Amino acid sequence: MELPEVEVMRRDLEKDVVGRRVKSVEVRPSKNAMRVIRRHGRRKEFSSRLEGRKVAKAERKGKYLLLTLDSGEVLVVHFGMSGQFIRANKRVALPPHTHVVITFQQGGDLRFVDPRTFGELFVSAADEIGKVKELQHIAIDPLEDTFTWQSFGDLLAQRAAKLKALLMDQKFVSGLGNIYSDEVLFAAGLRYDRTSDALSSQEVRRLYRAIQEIVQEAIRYRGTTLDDVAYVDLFGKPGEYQHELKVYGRRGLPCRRCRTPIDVVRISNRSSYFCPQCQS
DNA sequence: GTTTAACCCTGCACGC
DNA sequence: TGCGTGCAGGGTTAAA
Repeated sequence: MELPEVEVMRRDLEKDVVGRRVKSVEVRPSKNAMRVIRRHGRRKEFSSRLEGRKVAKAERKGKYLLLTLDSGEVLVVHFGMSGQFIRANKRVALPPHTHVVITFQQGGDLRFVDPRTFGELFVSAADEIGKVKELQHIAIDPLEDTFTWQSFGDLLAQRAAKLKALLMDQKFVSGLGNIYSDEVLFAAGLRYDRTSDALSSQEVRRLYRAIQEIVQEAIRYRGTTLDDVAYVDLFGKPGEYQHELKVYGRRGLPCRRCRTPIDVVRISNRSSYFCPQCQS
């Protein structure tokens, strides 16, 4: 799950979960459920900090979701590759790989489901949240006002790394993963292996605009749902951006702009899709 | 400083 | 049909 999917989830939670009070929390008996709450030694140490608390705020930092409680504590959520939140109720059977079930006083529940268990949930004390390492190093968010093309250009000039790796680096710019970084590079007309400090100011501008456009478009389409581990929104509904993808997953298919077959390379064990004609 | 490989998991598509 | 292999949108770490 990348920025657009996390943001869609955040908005859904803001509408449907913020304001509800937690009645009970069940961390499922499986070993993997403990893996998901790996920072807490015991199930109870996790659940008791949520029980009786009201969800006050739903925020996002990069690919992390922060649910602030009326106690001031924060439920930090990272979805990893296959994590998801699903709203349901006790009459609906728990799907496989459900690790945590949060039941609300007003009825209904919120389930954290994650087959690959790269996702994580943990509760942080109010005064500790600033010290959480993973959150501290998260770079500027493309949706923030402070993300300007000038500041972005400075950052690019300070590094000499390949664009694909840099776009995926959460310490450089937050929220982009493998799908959207490929889409951004296509929209900018830049190859994955271009070096960041060797871009013209026009190219910097194109890259900057592409990031904003792709992220905003993907949110508007409510995220990308591929058939692998399918992302769905809070209510189980898939996104629509997969129909808009220009390069990701389209190996050998004609480029939507120039008809040249889309090519793919492997960079540090991840696929990068690009159009050899449109990107240079 | 930058890049690579390996690792953490499960499930699915694919080829033999 | 069954089985092994590779691959999947996350991130970290050590080593080159």
